[in-house]
Amino acid sequence: MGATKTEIFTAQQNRIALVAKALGHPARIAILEFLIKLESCFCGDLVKDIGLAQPTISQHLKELKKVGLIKGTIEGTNVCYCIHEENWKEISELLSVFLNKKSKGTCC
Amino acid sequence: MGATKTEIFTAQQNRIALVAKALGHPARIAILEFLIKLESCFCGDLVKDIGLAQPTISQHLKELKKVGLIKGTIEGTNVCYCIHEENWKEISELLSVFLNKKSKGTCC
DNA sequence: TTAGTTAATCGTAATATTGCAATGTATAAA
DNA sequence: TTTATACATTGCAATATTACGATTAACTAA
Repeated sequence: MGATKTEIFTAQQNRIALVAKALGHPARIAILEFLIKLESCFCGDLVKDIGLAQPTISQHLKELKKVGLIKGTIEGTNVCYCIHEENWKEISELLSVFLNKKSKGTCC
Repeated sequence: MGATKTEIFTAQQNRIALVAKALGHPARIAILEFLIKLESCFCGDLVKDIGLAQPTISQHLKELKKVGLIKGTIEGTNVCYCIHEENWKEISELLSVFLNKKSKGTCC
């Protein structure tokens, strides 16, 4: 097959997995860190900073936008990418809740 | 290509991405939630609970073990899988630090 | 208009992931 | 020993991801 069987999982499980998947590539982590530091929000600067080809960065930006972690605003010929603050907070919360679920103890 | 260019990223970025990637599948989220609730830690019970074939579950368990989120102990014919408490704490911390990095403000 | 700049999209190759049937391995029970 | 049970491994098909060259679209400046 190769396709994930999303139907058999809960909406929450699918959502967490989707977000985690978006964070599951070092280039996307690097992009987010760059945008957090706010060194620049232009795609061109990201291409220079990260060292992947422009279409590749563009693709990663698209992924991040799809799950809502960032937003992009057209500014003349440039596109300004920024962290989507509200969504980031919500996603951060979603993952934190999952990560802080306490195990009832170990059996091994 | 199709292979991630890990060389151009920092060890931290790669580590975060690897962990996130392991969390990037609903079956693996479901497995972890099951183990956290500790309804059972046997592979066979996971197969029944989740609804994927036994080899598929086994593969997901292997992934989770590889990044250190769980550990498995052989107990007779069964294998007992558990959350790896120390690693879980460390990973949780790693992601939390990343998620709580505050943006210096938005420009768009 | 023309030329230059920025970034998205298309097309494609290389590689990775997901899922499962079949099979293998190890322990336990008869 | 034989049989059953639990799980790992292998091998394979379907699909997804990663990366980039070439091209396109949209705006700006001359």
